[in-house]
Amino acid sequence: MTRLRDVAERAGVSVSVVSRVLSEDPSLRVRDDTRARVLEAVRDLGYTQNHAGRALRLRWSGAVALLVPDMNNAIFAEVSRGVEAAAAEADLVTLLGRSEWLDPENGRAARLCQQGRVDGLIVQLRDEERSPEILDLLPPGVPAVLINWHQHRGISSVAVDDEEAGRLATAFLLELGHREIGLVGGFAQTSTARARETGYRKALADAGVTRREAWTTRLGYTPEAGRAAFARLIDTPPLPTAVVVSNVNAAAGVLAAARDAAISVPEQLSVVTVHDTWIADHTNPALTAVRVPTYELGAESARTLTRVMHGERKQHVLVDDPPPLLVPRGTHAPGPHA
Amino acid sequence: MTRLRDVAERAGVSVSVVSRVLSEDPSLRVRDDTRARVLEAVRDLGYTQNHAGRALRLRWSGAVALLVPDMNNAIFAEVSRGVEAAAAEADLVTLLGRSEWLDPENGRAARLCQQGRVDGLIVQLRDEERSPEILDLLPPGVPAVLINWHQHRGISSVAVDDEEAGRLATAFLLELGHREIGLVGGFAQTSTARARETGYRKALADAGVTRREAWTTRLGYTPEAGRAAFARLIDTPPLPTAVVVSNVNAAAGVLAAARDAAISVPEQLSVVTVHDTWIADHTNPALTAVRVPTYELGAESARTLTRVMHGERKQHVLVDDPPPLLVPRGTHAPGPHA
DNA sequence: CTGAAAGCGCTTACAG
DNA sequence: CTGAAAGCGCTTACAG
Repeated sequence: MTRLRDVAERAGVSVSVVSRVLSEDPSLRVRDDTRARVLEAVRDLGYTQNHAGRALRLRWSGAVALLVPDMNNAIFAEVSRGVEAAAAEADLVTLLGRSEWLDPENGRAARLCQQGRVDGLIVQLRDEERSPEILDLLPPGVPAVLINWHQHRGISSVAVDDEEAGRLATAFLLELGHREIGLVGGFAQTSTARARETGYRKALADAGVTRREAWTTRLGYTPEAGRAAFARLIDTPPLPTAVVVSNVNAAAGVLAAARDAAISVPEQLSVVTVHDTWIADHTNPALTAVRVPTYELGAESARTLTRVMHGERKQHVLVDDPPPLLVPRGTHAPGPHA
Repeated sequence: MTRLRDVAERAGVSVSVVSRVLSEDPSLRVRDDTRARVLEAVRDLGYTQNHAGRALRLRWSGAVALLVPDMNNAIFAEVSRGVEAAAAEADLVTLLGRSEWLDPENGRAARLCQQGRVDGLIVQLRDEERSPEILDLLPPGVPAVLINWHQHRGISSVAVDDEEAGRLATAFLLELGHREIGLVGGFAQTSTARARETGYRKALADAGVTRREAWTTRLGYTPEAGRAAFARLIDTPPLPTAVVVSNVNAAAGVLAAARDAAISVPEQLSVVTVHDTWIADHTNPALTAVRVPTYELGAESARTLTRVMHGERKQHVLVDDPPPLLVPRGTHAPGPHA
């Protein structure tokens, strides 16, 4: 490996000059031919800065960690693409980690920060997590941003417009002539589940339609949760004519359970889901979905984190560009009041 | 942040002792009470080693980069879980990157290595990649392992038993009474596509069934490729009674195209795919699939990389535990020769 | 059994 | 316009 010193020797200058030329220090005055000699030596030797030396001196790692419950989930995979791209834009490298690293019994997240391996954290909590309080266990002063969470006091957060997504899905079904509309929701303690449910309720209220509590379930965002939610609906007749599902993975479960129960979608039950991952286009029938800007959510979370790392105070960002968009496919049909 | 020096002062010893106690240097003799004092000081101060200092001194970063074409693909997501877990086991942190970083125009992968930010690379090439030659552009001596590739000369590789997966899928259809069996394959230049096709051909040959070239397509591993492959099949009648699909994402495309063409699966066409990601369980009908150990592939690639980093010479690993397993679901039916 | 010292590669006041 | 020197936090021969 070639060091700064090797470059300096070849160019016949001191290491200070080389370092300053390379960092493009604006306060630096050098003769043009000196600078040229330095650059030439850098090129000839194929010099690259050693990261550890730089990090040690600058007390900064140039890395952030992205903590997700499960990369094997199209939503988080999409978020991670956005994080990675925006982080790279800011010359930050992204470390891949799991939400469980935050657990005190695990401690990996705290260690990573204390060791100075990462300068900040982007966190997606597991849905079954009690609450964002888990972040209070990190060493104080660690820059962190929570994604898919709205407005938690101590910490920055970035989320999409989940309320609007819930509202849009519901309004679409109302316009189609449905009035008996259920909600297959996420866990009540998660911020996104509450927001999507609020949107659903508001849309019903705006249309003067009364909500039936038995048609609302809050079992989570997995295919299994979707199956369980469907089972519960079918156990407490009458069945609604349509459901809003808060998550596309759960929606896939609803579809599978409906098929098993010989309830045909969309003839007997319309389904509109939040989140338009590619799975939505590959169920049968293909899912009518509300697309939310997942990639942008990831990108914005990385940008927010860099701001926090640069000392800006905590902030709550709502990513609403592009806004939630209804993508009609095959799981909706006109309702009885059309 | 507390430094080694702070611990040393509090314990009333020199930094050397603290460092050696912490690294559990076996050649070290210390009095038990000295060691106890050191450990107590570490605990009291909440000391953690600074990573940059350590990395600079040891000339080692403790990180590996995983380069994949697209995290938004259940197969790579599963692989990444395995990589991350096995890397963590070896006290290595995993950096998330994209295969395009290898491109000379991009250069990020080379830079990461030269900077000493990562000690090695785990690479999944894009399918449209010309060949593994792209790795020759890395700085010489960079430890790297190619995943989902069999036996490339210059570089270590780890793969699953793709030939057996192809054979198993085909044999299953033959036993069901099919003899007109097509192959929806991957690009011919990829190692996995060739291996799966070899397995398919051998199974046919073993059963004394003649292969029809028009029933073999090699368009890739995406849903779009699956759709295109199906279109081609239907354009050149007769249709086979069954197809082996080399990839689950392509299989989802085949199913969607069959639906659009009103060809019913499995009544008119049986489909068996390689790769059992969760999507296989959520198409309609659910896909009969050959499960290959994707997570283990990731884990083994991290282990192989650590071996290479420790100086072992290049190796080609076949991950065959657990072996490919046929998971029967809803896309197969008895064939005309049953 | 323990400590003083060199050095990993870098940046940045400071001096000239 | 350029250089000598200190120091970021660590490990490890070497000395005693």
